[in-house]
Amino acid sequence: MPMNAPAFPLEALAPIDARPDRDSFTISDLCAEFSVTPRALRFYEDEGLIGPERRGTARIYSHRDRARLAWILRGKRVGFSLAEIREMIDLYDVGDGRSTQKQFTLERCLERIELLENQKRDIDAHITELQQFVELLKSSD
Amino acid sequence: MPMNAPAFPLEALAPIDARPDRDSFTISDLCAEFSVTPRALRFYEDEGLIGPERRGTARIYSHRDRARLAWILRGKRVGFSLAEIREMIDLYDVGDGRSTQKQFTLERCLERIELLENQKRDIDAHITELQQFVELLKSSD
DNA sequence: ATCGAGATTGACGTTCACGTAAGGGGAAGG
DNA sequence: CCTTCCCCTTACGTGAACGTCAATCTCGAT
Repeated sequence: MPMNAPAFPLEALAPIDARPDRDSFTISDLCAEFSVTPRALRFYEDEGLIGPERRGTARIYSHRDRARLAWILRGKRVGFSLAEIREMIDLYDVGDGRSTQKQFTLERCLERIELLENQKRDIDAHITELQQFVELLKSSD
Repeated sequence: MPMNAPAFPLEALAPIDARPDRDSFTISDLCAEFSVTPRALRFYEDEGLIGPERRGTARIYSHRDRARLAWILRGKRVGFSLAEIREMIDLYDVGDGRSTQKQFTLERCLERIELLENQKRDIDAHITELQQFVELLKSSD
């Protein structure tokens, strides 16, 4: 959230609907849908987070690319850096690896889950604190 | 979260225990307790997030300062920028303001609460997705 | 008196996640 | 053919949040 942070950078994102109407998406399609800039998508590509096909030089995003983008953005919203997100993507991609690799992947996943649950606790604490303050404001008329 | 992000930047932080043994804290006391650097604390001070007393030139942190620091750090962990955190601190500090001000503050608080609840939804989605992947890993022996 | 540990203030450097020109290609419409 | 529009790449700039020296200062202990 650093960067050019607006007052309220996070918005609700529906669990992503399928869009069977379309077969592929342009960069501006996805930019419009997810409220990101082309620059951001190209940056994610440079960082190895996503790899759309090309028609000539133009990027063509598949449904899978679109879903992955949604996943990336949600990862960002819950506070992961792009490096961390790529790492997680890589974990997913070694699903066919050796057993020791799989064990490693599994442990990382469990760590992440614990991390996220700690974060939920932080958020709950913040929420209750804000709610108490709201009550205080309401009562002091 | 940016900056020199380690693999797992977030750690559980107990709801902060009172520490009635101490009467005040030095900068390195708080640094050790909260795992931050002196540079960070001085930076927060430059940004107006905290304002400890001085004994000569040295900073003396009170219990209130310590609690505020804990609050700041939790704010960071849930994804707020320092500017946003300071804004919230300012909101708390105008509890004696006029009615219109109070109304404004109240709306901002409610917005923030909604924001945090959206974030909780994102986190839940992420968790369930990771758990599904864990199950997949476990089952593919 | 001095010595080292820990405090201070600048001031410049760094990383992340893009923003922002600057310049150019290709298709479509008038 | 020229303009418009959308796409591309290259490259330098930027804001947030510190890191990292460097040069003091100060205070308790030897």
